[in-house]
Amino acid sequence: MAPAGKKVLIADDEADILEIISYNLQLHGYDVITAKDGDQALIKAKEQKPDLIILDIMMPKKNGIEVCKILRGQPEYQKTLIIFLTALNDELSHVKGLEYGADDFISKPISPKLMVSKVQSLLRRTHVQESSTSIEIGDLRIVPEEYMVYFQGQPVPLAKKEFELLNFLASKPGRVFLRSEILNTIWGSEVIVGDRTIDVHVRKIRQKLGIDCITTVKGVGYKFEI
Amino acid sequence: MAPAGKKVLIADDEADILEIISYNLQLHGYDVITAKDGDQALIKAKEQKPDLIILDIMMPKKNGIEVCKILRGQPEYQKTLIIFLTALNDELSHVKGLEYGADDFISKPISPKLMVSKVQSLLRRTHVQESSTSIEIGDLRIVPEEYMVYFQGQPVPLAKKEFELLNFLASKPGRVFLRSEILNTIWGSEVIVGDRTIDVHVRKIRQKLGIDCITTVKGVGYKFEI
DNA sequence: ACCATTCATTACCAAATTGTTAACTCACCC
DNA sequence: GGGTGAGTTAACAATTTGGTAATGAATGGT
Repeated sequence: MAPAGKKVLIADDEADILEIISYNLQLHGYDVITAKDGDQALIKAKEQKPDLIILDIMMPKKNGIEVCKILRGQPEYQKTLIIFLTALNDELSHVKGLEYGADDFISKPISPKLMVSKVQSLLRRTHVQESSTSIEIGDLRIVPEEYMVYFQGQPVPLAKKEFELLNFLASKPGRVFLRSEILNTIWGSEVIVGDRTIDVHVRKIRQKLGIDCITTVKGVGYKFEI
Repeated sequence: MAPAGKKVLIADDEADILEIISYNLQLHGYDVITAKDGDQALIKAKEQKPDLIILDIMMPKKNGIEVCKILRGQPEYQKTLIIFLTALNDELSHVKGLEYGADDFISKPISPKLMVSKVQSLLRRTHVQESSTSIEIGDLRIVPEEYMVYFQGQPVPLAKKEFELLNFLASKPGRVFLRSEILNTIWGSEVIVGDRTIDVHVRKIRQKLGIDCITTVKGVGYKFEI
């Protein structure tokens, strides 16, 4: 369930709240990390780089708003989603939270259902498809919106990774992409895959397209070329 | 950004809330009208015919639910989108709101981000429906006014969700819709449904239509294709 | 010509993703 | 109440995919 492996960090000093939230989020397939005070929250955020952070306003060491303020000050956390846990009718926290870019609020006492649905809808929103433009070179047409490639008008079904790889290489025809660039872009920096993986995917693309539009540059990488 | 010139009416007795919401919506290109009680909301709604109305439940003169009830009683407001502002966990208001056809709820304290995104997604949704006045592709005819699909002239009865899903996918044939896009559009952001739900509905559509006009794009989503 | 690298190719396996069926819940209607 | 159908969920089957290992071919330097 849910876009697999999304990490959620929860910071609260009350153990039972931590447990309730963890349990419910894990039930829905999220990767949950917990912290019991502000300092720990900051450390774990740095370590794990969660996609979403739930911060209790009232915490020892550093309160939720301070944590949020510190995180938002760093560029890598600009896009991280942050939800505050507030006491009911705590207008002041509400206002301060907004200043530092909270994405949502949840009031205690917590309804697990509401909680999960807020987490889900926030994480889902980031997934809206960017309007990417289609590429057309020679007989080849790459349409990201359709996840489809046409060669001489005929559709050629490619698998997800194959399509992403071709689309990436074709985004700058003629330019050589290093193997490391390809790995970082298509596979992401966290995933570790063997060296032959790119080769195999390149081969599959060549095979399915029937033409050799991907040129090997030995010792360097690959480039797209008609 | 937003579909130009969409009018939003906001009714709330708290001046600062009115201001926060107005400001954020105007920032996103919406035309904002405000009202500070129920009676004023009704008057301004009649004058300006907004596309979307945000109603606080607790207001002087007439409360949000009464306003909604009156509006929904008049044919010209059947399609107007209505969002309620509720106190958190106010289940009763939720239930009553639903009875009178609320399109969404927002709990106080308000997160401007969430607010804007809900307004956007609601207005976007109707935009899709408006533009899809009867789609005709190959042997297939999709008529939203009748909630009915015809295959080779023969009517094929689809359930509500099935129809909405098919209509949504067919609104842009060939384009792949992410599972998250589908969930946001057909199910809305507040609902929690499992991962297999979309699949099952797709299956039912395929089964009832007898043709495979919905193509699976593994790891991405679904697309409509003859 | 020989060797060391690097890449191509193939076949295969494990994991991820989706298809399918049946059962369950919840309104609604008679 | 009992029956019906829509919507959802759960469990399992089927399929696709991504990744790897093994082997062979090409390349480039000496």
